[in-house]
Amino acid sequence: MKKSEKGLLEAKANVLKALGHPTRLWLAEQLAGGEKCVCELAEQIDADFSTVSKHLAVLKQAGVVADQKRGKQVYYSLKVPCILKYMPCIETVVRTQIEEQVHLLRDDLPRPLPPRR
Amino acid sequence: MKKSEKGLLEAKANVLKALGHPTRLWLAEQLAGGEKCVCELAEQIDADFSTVSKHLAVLKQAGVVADQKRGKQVYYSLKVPCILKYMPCIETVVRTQIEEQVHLLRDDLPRPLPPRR
DNA sequence: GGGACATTTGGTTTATTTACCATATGTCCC
DNA sequence: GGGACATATGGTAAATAAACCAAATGTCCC
Repeated sequence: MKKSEKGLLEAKANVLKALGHPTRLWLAEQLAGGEKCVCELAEQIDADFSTVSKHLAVLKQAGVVADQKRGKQVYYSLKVPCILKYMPCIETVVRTQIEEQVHLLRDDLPRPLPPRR
Repeated sequence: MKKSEKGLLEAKANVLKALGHPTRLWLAEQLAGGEKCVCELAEQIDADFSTVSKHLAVLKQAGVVADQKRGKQVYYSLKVPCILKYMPCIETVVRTQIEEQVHLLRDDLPRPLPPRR
């Protein structure tokens, strides 16, 4: 593999990794409806203020969100909204996975005997 | 947030996290062209055999790939190919990010003086 | 059964990530 | 300048992930 390809691969993985945390994914989804300040985001979620700030910093470093300071507040917004268009596909993955696990349960586990007549 | 929403969020983040590692993303991309055995994948990349196997296990656990044993070999394939359709968007994120950094360099760093006449 | 091969699993060490707390920075308004 | 507010940053402990090696498993063929 060429060095440039490797670099691109790492950069792409970095974006996916940034989204690969429940809190950060939630933050990104919140921003789908338009920019929000840190305060709005932090108060909706059960986490320390500084934790939210750090998660936003991770998203920013990955290029997923942009920040803009206005007055006392900092507003974050999605920089490349197409990112969320992907979610239905991710949900398909999740759904498929869950269905398979259900099948596993159904097929492999001993079930109670049917009632005797 | 409801418990079910939280669970879905975690599952989605888990899928993204699985793809958020250069080696695993590379593996997924390799499988875009159809199933491959572990040996084919491992020999192309500079990593221990067992490392590749473990990365594939992560992808499998997340529901991204499926495995099928045939003879001595295990073949992996993409379970939900739409996942890779997302890459152009991710690349946009990366490209945008790099461009901004270039601008930063251009605007903020001292440049050599123009040649004197 | 035994040997060769493909893959997985277990164990260990090291690096990275996370959450929380305390403290710093920057902005507004008096 | 000083106080109140919004956010970021630094430090630290605990949890998680990564790579590598060695050993186990499963399959084929003799």
